[in-house]
Amino acid sequence: MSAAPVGTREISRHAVRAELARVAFNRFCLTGFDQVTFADLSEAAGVSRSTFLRYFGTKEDVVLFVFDPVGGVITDALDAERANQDDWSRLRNALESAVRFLVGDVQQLVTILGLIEQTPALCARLREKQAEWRPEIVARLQRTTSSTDGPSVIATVRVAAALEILWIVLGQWAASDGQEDLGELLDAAFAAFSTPA
Amino acid sequence: MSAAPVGTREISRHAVRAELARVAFNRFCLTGFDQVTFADLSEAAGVSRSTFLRYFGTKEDVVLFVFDPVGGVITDALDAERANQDDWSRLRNALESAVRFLVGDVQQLVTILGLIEQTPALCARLREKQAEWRPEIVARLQRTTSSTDGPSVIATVRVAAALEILWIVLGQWAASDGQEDLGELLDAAFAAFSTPA
DNA sequence: CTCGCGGCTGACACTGAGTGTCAGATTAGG
DNA sequence: CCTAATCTGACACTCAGTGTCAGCCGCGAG
Repeated sequence: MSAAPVGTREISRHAVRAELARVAFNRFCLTGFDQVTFADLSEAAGVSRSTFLRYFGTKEDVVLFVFDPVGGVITDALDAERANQDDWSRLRNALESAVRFLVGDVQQLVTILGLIEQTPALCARLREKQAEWRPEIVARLQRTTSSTDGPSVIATVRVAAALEILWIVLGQWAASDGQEDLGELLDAAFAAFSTPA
Repeated sequence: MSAAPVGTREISRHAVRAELARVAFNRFCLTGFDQVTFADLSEAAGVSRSTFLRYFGTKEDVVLFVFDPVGGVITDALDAERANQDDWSRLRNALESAVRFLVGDVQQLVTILGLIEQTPALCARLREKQAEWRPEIVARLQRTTSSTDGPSVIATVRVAAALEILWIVLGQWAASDGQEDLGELLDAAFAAFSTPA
């Protein structure tokens, strides 16, 4: 899932990254994403602008890098499942793995989702990440069901729909301050494909 | 659908905009979207950088403004339909209206889609537009079916899925140089929700 | 015809994101 | 302890996007 962080250097880098993100996140919530500049962030974190930019290529990544492992979580979950289920069940369970991974600190996630929702640039970048995950997820979904002749439109559509559900459900959940049960929300969302109406 | 262009000023502005976009589009296809600057575009079009920027707020809009009416087309189509159909049929037909609107010049659309596909910034911005359309589409879909207590998760998921289908189908169609039949492609995509597997 | 008025244009200045370079400090590892 | 790789801050640069300002052009009123 994550690359082996066996080097001293890697550990240090990872820790610094986390600290910079923590400081920056407070600023974003306080002032608003667009109003904060890299100069502000680097000053607040006590490093130079150059250094800050070296840890995060873009301002969006300062917030969204926490979602990077989600693609891997989903593909791994798809592989680990019993293959004798239908596509929708497998996708639903894979998404449940994803939300379980994300819900470490409930309050933290709610805040991040709120910040994302009210910042178009963050929404856009998040959707971009999602689009990067899609081909691999489609491949894993198909590997066990049908066969090997390129991604089928059916599978692509199902994966795209499932990923849409992920954000819709997370948005709904964040709107309730993390009160609602994510499993039930997933079920309610997937009902869109089984209810006749 | 489109605002009344009754002023001579509006007509002029619209025409200039189209011409600027035409010139710019050639540059993008020739050199690549990211490699072309506003300075290049304005020089090629024979206007100042300031003027060019006044016609298009962002570089992405130079390419994507042609998609602006699509949201309206979809909502209008949804309204115009007989309401005694199921959600999927209504969405499928609305999407067919959208693609009929887009397929004016086949070669033009194929080229644009190719440019978008290989330019992450354009993909991102297009998805942003799509997200703007969604709430209104959800409202129109629900107005006739169920009732009035806020957007249901079911409807939201279905609309999101349908919009995903739009781009998946257009991508597929562009990959075949506009040979495949868009109606059949839509049917094949929507089959993802009716096929049991 | 001409005068003024509103909008369009180009020139310019400015902020901020993101890239690249370079010299010096730091640290890993032999 | 020594060396080589890496990290850091400082700086310069390009380009997107915003805002301002003065001049121009067309258009209607007098």
